[in-house]
Amino acid sequence: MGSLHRSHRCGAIRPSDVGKRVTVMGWVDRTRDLGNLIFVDLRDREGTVQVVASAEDRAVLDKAKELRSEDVVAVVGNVIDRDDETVNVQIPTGTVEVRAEEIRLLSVSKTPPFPISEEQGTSEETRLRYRYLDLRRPRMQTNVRLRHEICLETRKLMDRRGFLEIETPFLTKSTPEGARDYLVPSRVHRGQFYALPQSPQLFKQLLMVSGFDRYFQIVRCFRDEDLRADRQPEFTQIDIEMSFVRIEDVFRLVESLLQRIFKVAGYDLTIPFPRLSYAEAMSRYGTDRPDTRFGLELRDVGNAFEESGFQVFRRILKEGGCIRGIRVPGKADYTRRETDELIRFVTELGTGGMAWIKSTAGGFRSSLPKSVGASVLQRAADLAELEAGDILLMVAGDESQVNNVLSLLRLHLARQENLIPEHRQDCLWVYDFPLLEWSEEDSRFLACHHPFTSPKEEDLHLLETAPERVRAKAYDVVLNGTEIGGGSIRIHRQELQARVFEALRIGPEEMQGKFGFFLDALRFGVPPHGGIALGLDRIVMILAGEQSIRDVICFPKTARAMDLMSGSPSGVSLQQQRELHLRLT
RNA sequence: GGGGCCGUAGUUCAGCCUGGUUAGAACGCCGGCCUGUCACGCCGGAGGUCGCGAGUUCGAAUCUCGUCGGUCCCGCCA
Repeated sequence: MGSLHRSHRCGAIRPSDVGKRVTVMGWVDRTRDLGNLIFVDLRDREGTVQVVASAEDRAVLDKAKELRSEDVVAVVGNVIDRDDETVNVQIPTGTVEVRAEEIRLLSVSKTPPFPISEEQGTSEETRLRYRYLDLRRPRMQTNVRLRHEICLETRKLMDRRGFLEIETPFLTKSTPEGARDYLVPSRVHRGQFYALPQSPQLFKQLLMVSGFDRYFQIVRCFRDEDLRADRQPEFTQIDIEMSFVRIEDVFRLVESLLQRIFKVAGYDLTIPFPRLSYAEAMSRYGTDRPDTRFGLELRDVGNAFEESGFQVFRRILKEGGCIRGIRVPGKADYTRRETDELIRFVTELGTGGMAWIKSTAGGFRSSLPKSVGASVLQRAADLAELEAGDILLMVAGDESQVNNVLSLLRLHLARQENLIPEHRQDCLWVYDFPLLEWSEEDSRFLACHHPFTSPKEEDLHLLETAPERVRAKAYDVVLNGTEIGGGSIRIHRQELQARVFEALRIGPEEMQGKFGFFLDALRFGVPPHGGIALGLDRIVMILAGEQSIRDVICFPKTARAMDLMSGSPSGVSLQQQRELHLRLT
C-alpha cells in the first residue's frame, strides 16, 4: 500500500463526492477493455464503483490492462459525474465514476474457480470448497450483515430490558436424554470425556440460582444428529432465562424481541402472537409447528365409518386408530394421475394408503368401494364440510402416524397449489405441550421438552397415575411452520424435580451421578424461573429469504457433517491418540 | 438406518433412455482489434482420469454392481 490511505469505500461513493480526490481499495469485479479506454468495476463490501482509465494517461492505461478478476488494487483518482447517457441506474454509484490517476496492484489473484459477480450457477459443493470466495458475493455479504444486525439489536434490546450476557462453558458434562452429544476426550483424565453442550440449559438455570435474575447469551450449541436444510451440527441460539416470571412474561419479552428483529429485515410483526394449545395444533394441523399462512386444516371423519361396511376403516377405528382428512377446495377435478401421485406421496411416508371423496355435479365420487354406500360418503363429506367441487383426501391408521402424514401432505398440497403467501410472516405460540411422551424404543417415558420442565399445577396429581396426560409449562414459537424457539417454566423445587425424574425412570443412582450437582443446587433457595432459546440461524434464514441455514452461516458443514474447505473431520496422529488414551477399533 | 435427485472442460450444463467417428454448448481463461462500456463487442486459440473401482460387451460418458462426494426428505433431532 505504501503511503496510500483509503479515503472511501468503493460502494459508498455518492454523487455528493463529485469533485473529491479519493483513494479506494478493493477487488476487481469486472473489467471492460475497449482498447484505449478501460473500465474497472472495483468491489468491496459496500458495493462496486466504476474506475476509468483512458489513453490520456498511458501509464495508468497500461496498468489497468494488466488487471484481472479478483486482483486487489488501490486507485487514486477524482470522482466525476457521468454524462447522462452513460449513467447506470442499477447501482447506487451509477451516476459517478472514479477517473484514475494512479492504480496500484496490491495483490494478484489466480483466476477464481467460479465468478464472484455471477450469483447464479455454482454448485454448493464448489461454493463450500472455496467458501472464502463465495462469501465475497453480495448475497452472502448481505446475509452475514443481516445476521450481525439481528445480533446487535438483540443485545441492545436485552440490555435495555435488564439482561446480562453471560458466557457458559463449552467443555461440559454429558447428560442422558436428548440429542447425541459431541464428545471431547480428556488428556488429563484417562477414559473420561467432556461433552459439547446441546444447549447451556443447566448452566443458565444455575445462573438463576446464583441470583443473576435475567440472563441471555448468543451461544453455539452442538448436536450430533443427522442434518437437514435447517439443521447444522453446530448452530446458534439466543438463549434466555429469567427469574420470578410466569409464561406471560416470557411471551411478552420474546414478542418484543422478535418484533425488533423482524424490523431489522423490514417486517412489521403484530404482537401479541396468536396462541394455539398443543392439542389444538395437533387436531387442526397434525403437527406442533403448524404453518398457518394457509388453510387446508385437518378434519376428523372417523364417525362416518364407525358403522360402515368398509372393514379396513372399521378395524382401524376398533383398534383405537383414527381416520382424518384434508379438504382441498375446488380440486374435485384432480385427475387419476394427480390423485395417484398424492397417494404415492403418502405411502412413501409409510402409511397404508389414501382414500378420496370428490364432490362433483353428479354427486359424490370416491376411491372407496361402492359397497360403502352413499350415506357414509355423505356423512364423511358433512364432517369435512365438503363443498361442491372439493376433494377430501383421507388417511387412516394410528393417530400419531395419521397426523404426521397429513401434516406433511398439507404442506405438500400448499406448495403444489401455490397457497402460501410469500411475504407473509406468521408467528405463533404453541403451548401446553405434554410433559412426557412414551418411548417404545426405551419402554419408558421421555421428557418432551427436557427433564427440568415444570408440569402444570392442575395436572400434578396425574404424574404417577397417568403421566401421559400431564401437561407442561412448555411452549414453542413457530414461524411459517418452522420451530424457531422453545422454552418452559422450570422446576424450582427439589422434591418436584425428583418426582419428575422418577416418572422418567431415572433411578436415584443415575440421578445423583448425572444431575447430582444440579439437584443439590435446587436445595439452596431457587427462584421460580423460566426461559426460552431462539434459533438464530433459522430466524436469519427466513428473514434473508434463504432456503438453507447454510446460507446464513459463514462456514457450515455439508449434509454429511463435513467441512469441505478445511477437510474436517479428519484423522489425527497416533501421538495425539495416545495422549488422549484413545485406540480406534 | 431408509428413500429420491445429482456428479462430463476452470464453472454451469447438454449428450446417457436406444452402447459405435475426433465427447458438444455457454460463461470463464489466453492472444489480437476496439475511446463510453457497465453480462461491452468482434476475431482467433487453449482447455476433458466423463467422480472412483469392478463387471457385461468386439466396443462403455452411455448398461449392471459397488464405492466416494453433493443435495432433499423419512427416521432421528429432550
